[in-house]
Amino acid sequence: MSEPASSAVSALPAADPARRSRRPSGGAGSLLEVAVGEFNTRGYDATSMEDLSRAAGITKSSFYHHFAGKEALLRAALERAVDGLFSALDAPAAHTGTPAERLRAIVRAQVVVLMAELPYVTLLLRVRGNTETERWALERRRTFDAEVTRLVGEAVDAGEVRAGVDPALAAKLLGGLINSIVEWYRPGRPGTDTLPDDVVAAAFVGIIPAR
Amino acid sequence: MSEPASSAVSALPAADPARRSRRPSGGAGSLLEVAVGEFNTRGYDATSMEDLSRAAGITKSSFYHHFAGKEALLRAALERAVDGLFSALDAPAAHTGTPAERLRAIVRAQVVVLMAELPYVTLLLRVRGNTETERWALERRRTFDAEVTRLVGEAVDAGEVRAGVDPALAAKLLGGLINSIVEWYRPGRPGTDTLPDDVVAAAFVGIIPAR
DNA sequence: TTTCTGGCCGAACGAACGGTCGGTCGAGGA
DNA sequence: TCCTCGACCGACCGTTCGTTCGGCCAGAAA
Repeated sequence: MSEPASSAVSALPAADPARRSRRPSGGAGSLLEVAVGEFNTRGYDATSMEDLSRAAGITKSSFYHHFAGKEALLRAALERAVDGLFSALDAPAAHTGTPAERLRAIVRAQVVVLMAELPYVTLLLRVRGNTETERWALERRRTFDAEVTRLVGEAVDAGEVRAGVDPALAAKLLGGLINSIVEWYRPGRPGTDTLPDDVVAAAFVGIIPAR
Repeated sequence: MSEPASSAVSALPAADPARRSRRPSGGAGSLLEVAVGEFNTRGYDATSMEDLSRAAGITKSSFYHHFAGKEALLRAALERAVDGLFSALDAPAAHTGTPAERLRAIVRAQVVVLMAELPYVTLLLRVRGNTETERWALERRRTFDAEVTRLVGEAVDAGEVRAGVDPALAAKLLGGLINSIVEWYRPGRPGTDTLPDDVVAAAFVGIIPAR
């Protein structure tokens, strides 16, 4: 029973072919989904394990059968968000064309990931660094942001951008613009399909461009 | 566990014989400042009253001499932030000129307030709505955002803005751009004095405007 | 059938929480 | 000198926290 606590819990929601476990809870993946939802509405620290188990329809102790603890839950969620974020950098379009074209592609991809993985990215953007897990997530975010900053610098150096743009400032404002979407975007609302391109336009020609 | 007061242990007075001279904590205002700082680094829920009193240099019970409780502390901080925010709407420049000019003035003023009241605004932007106090703050923010949305709509109707701009979306992105400043801005760093105008430019001509 | 096992549960643990209480202390006014 | 009063403190309260433990139960394996 005593698991080595060194390694975090289950890495991924493993593919589960035609398995028939007719049990109430839908497995670790579904529990994670429920937990992240609660974390996002109440905040991580304000959410108790009892809140989580109530939302999942099982008892507190049952929750510990699937996850080593509250922080393991957070870790699993943050890993998913970080993986999604970095996948925006790995896309082919992020490596072809001029710096400005690549930047456009990355901005767009980041918005798409944010929309697809909304709850997980939301959680990631709210970590404060209280635990080792949170500090790890913060450090991954910094790495991502540094990459974007580097690309903005390339676009400036290539003369593709209006003079006087500070790459560090532009990257921060760009990140802020994109990340703020989690505060109001909800799937299925009108305007969802055009949002990525709208954000790209806002970043490159302005949120409120003059006529 | 009742210990007789006449116990011969008497390790009590030896600790602070000469210390007992005028130990000011700086008053309620200074305590609020300290508390908001702790709230922002750790998060409100993750900050205990003992954390606060340790940071302030007094005991937990002394803290209750100045504030009714943890939530009263939060309330005082949020009121200061909300007052600052709305002062950006009350400035004379927010009521003169075309809609786009007024919008420019408000954006700029909002950035100035955010920089001046950084810790308080930071706290306001992280409120989740767990208590009545937090819900009040959320509602004030919504009122403010609605006002900005209305003004963007006016600018669009006046034909001052490129066609195809959705006022609701623009207002949300605008707010996101401005509010994200609290994530990285720290007073006294280079670029501080040009930041308000840089943000205005980013909103109206783009964060990464083409050459 | 019996055994094993994964999912689940009720009860309880020690620790930490926000908050209360009955005071002590020192400066200032009468 | 005595008294008041605001700032401060140590000890403690009841509650809730994350976590643990022993055991129940149904289906798969033997």
